[in-house]
Amino acid sequence: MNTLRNKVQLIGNLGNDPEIINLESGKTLAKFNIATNESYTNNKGEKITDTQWHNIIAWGKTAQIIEKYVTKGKEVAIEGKLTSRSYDDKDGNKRYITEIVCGELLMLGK
Amino acid sequence: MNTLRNKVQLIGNLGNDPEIINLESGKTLAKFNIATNESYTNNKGEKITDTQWHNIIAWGKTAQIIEKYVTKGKEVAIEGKLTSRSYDDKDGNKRYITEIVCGELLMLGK
Amino acid sequence: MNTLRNKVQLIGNLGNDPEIINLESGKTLAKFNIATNESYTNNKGEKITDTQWHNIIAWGKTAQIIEKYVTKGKEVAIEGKLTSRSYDDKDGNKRYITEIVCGELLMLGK
Amino acid sequence: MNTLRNKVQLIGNLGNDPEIINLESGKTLAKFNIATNESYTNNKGEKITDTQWHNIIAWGKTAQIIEKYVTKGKEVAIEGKLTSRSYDDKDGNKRYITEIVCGELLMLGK
DNA sequence: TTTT
DNA sequence: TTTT
Repeated sequence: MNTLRNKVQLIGNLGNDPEIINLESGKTLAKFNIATNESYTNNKGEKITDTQWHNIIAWGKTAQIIEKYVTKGKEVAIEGKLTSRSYDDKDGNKRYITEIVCGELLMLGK
Repeated sequence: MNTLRNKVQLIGNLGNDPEIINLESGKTLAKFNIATNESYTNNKGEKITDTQWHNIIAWGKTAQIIEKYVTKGKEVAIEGKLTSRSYDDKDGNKRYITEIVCGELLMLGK
Repeated sequence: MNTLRNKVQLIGNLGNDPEIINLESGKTLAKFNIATNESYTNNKGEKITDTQWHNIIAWGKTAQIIEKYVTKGKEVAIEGKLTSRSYDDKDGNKRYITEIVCGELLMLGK
Repeated sequence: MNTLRNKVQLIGNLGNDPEIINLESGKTLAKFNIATNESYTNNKGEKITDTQWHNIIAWGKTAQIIEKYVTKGKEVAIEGKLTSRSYDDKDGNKRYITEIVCGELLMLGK
């Protein structure tokens, strides 16, 4: 995966166990989300924690590594590409979703 | 801006002139979007171009540099953080938007 | 520190306790090294571990955080700039050294 | 090339035409260097330009793209790994060299 | 809505 | 040795 033009790097913890989907085509897809936490002190001297949640998907070999080793709560570093797509929900409304297609994953913290 | 846990890097072209908003607080906000283009040959031998559009916002000093130097069509490299937030649209529906808060920007290609 | 043109990112373990130098100017300097380990299987089916050692220096606030929290063996993520400089050794020979000037550091693995 | 633990990203200009070496093994090797320029105003109000030179090598497919398209003076973005190795010079002295093994390259600025 |  |  060439990510020189479009690269996302996250270090955070999984919010759920990965969902593994074996497609009819024989491909494996993994889906999970990651929280990135940032702490800072605002201008009133209060300590603020800002948590961002990110939707991650992975294909093929990366998905298989995720299936084997990655579980809820684990700290990981991931790298991938930022993608957006639209779909129609069950009421026929157009919905947009942003996902990170993960090309590399690293387990942290032993 | 500390981006070790949450970092986005994009190299692409602006799709519009930046919108500059001078807030009552005295802060400056810049908004624009960037296309990242990826070309590849699919398994039928067809050449495919996949274009992703990204919403960018920048604050303060970065916004002022953007106001001065950055215009529609320019190629730039940016670095920032991936953020999502929700808002209520005019029909009262909850909407979600993903934006990149840009902390660094580099003009490319003269 | 603007690193859009010159950026190094390492995730690895410290090989030594940081050396802290308080300069006459009042500035603090921290020096240490980091090992990055990569494992792979070569074309003879042998498992190879390649370890690279990197010289890291940090200034000011980053150096003070290092002094407080970072010790030998810890796993860290760092970001900085790649720099090279020459100096004359005690025999009068010109020597070259490559260092990473660390601008951000993150403790990993709890 | 997995670069999550050891990643260098540079945006700069080539100082020379790439040297292309076709090894007996059939592999292609490309060697060149890149300047990264940083301008800033020091605390005496003087404008300083700091130029860092980086040794780049690339193998295989990346080397072939470099051979075809990349020449002295061009602006490129590259990503790779930071490596150091030693060798004995013609006087029998141990010398150290730091190189970036380039895994991805992008031509910038048309 | 950009660019090559 | 590049470039702006």
